[in-house]
Amino acid sequence: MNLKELSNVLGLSQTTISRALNGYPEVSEKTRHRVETAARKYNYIPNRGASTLATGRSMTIGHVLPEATSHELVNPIFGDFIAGASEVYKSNKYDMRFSLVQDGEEQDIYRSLMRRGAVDGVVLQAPKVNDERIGILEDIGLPFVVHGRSSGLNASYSWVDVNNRDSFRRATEFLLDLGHRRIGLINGLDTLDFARRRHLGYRDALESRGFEVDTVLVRNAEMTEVFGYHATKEMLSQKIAPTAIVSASMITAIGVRRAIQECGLVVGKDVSIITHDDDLSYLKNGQNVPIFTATRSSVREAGRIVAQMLMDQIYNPDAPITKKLLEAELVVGESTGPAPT
Amino acid sequence: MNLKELSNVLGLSQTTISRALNGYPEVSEKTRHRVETAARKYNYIPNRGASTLATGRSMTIGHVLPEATSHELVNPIFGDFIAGASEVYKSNKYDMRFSLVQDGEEQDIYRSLMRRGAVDGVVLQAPKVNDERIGILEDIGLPFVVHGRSSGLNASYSWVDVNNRDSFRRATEFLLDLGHRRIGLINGLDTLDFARRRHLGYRDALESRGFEVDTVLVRNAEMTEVFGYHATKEMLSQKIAPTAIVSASMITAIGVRRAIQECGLVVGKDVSIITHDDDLSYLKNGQNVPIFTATRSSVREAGRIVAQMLMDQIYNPDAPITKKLLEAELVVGESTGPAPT
DNA sequence: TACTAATTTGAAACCGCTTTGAAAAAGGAT
DNA sequence: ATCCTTTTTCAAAGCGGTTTCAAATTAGTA
Repeated sequence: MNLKELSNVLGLSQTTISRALNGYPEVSEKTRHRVETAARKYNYIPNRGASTLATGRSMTIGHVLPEATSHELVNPIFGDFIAGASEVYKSNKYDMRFSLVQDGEEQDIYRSLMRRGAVDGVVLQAPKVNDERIGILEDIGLPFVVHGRSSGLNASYSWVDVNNRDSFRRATEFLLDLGHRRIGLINGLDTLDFARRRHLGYRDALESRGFEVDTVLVRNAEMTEVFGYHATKEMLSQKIAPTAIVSASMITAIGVRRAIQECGLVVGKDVSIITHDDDLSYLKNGQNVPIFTATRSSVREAGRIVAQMLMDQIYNPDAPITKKLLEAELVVGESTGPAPT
Repeated sequence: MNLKELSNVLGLSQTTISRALNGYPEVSEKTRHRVETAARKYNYIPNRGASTLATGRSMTIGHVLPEATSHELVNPIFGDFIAGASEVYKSNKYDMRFSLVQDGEEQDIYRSLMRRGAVDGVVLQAPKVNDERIGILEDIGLPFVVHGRSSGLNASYSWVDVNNRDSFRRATEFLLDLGHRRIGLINGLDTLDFARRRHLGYRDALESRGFEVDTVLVRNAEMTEVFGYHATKEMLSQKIAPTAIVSASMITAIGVRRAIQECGLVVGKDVSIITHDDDLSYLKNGQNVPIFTATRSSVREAGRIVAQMLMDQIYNPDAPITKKLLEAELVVGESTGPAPT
């Protein structure tokens, strides 16, 4: 049943029906009620393509995520992030369109995803250092917000990011204060912007105390459990093993813990762990007492903020660019303790 | 730049341009080349809503996921599942549209998501026992494939599912063969169909050996790490504690392990663990030797199969309904051993 | 060269909705 | 009852593509 058919059935014009269903005031309540009843009865559902075409608004947001920052990994924070974002979309009657993109095919994907009218705005996730996608999006001229930032670009764009540098500086200082001197960093892929910033924070802390970064104690890879495990195993097998490890995600931290335990060492006593915690719904960092000492920042909340920022940008295209830096909270759990003597 | 403007620039009709760009044969190669060059030069991108309207095909698949099987949880397997699905979509030039749905608002979401023309098909995830969404989708008359099944419906619909009952029966038998007699089951929410089937498999194994299910040893909740931890803690504090635990996901199994270790017990010696393993990209079950003995089935592969099945159904609407039951593989790791005496 | 067949191109209808500008109906005041 | 407002309703023109059917061009043949 389409609009024309419904208008025949009701003996009303398409105009009136359209207005009645979209809440316009110039329709009498009696008519509106009659139309709504009939629409339900005949199961009339307006065609989306048609209204998009007519209004110019698609009521859709595009999300673009590199499928594989290197090859086959899906980001585990992804689910919670879009759950947060979609709360906001839903209350604005927006839907979301979603693309996994492989390295190198950005151009094509953006062209096809952004076929005019497909989306009203885009969220960019997992930005790399010097991320070329930002330039592409600016050229296309579509509203967009980045979850994270991209170092090395002088472009001005909207973003929401955690203060990664500062939180990793604080995390590292926390360990230094506990007397740790050899501190490992198990980080994400160093092409990713957040990993770069975290490394800087780690370095800041060490250097401000007069220590140097030992590159043997810094590892970059996709943040899997297995990576955390192997990196830790290797570090612990060195002549002078680290007494503490800073980890970039709960998932890797779990691998770190497994490696430590497998060496017969005790977490928080022989080796301390401090990790970033995205506060994932299925992987809470304990309940009352955190399992891991952590820098915590809810990625779900970040999703909400990004989405709201994008909605604002769509409703008010002339408003100035906004940026938001979230501070992570340092929560002390049971995975850290004084450096062993 | 739209089609009309481009046609003016080129001095060709819209018809010819449309044909040239969509690969129709009745256009000379010379013209096609001229059109393609100009399209690139003027950055012409066809409007999606318009082509959807004209062709009747949206080239979009809808994914609907209960945001909260109870309240706030995002499924951790979600990312890998859609990564698999989107591989298939991409090669078919399909996009995906995505909705998180809260309990009770199915009707509305489906009505709005499925506004005629919004999607050509739908994937239903995380079906419940007696899931009403299947009936709704059948009424709407849109192609759909279910990832999982829904017990209690006599409807015939396309689905792809793991043989949950059988794999949990085998897992439980494996433990029984090792001499375990008190075996706990830490399962997903019992409203979810897969959890129901897994419970049946667990029961099958026990009863076929003449044992009864002790309801104290069966827990259902959202599959978080914290749930695995608490459930295990509670079970281990009983007078006759279980010597083995069957877990429904890697994430809960990690919580189970944490609880066991915290009690000063050794996994695979004092208490065995066997878990289902969805083979998530960021949470591989070890590398060469599995960490956990597990029933393994790749959810990413399931995503591919579901998507392909849906594509087939869209291309060939009259083909008979297809169903596919995947068998999980039982991999033996280091988390199981003979029952302690 | 003339005529027919095959290849290219184009005009116009259509997809289903929104929205403008005009007309009809209803309500109020005198 | 008449005239002027205000409220409701409608016809028609887009929105930007695709596709049908006819026209124009080119190639092929006698």
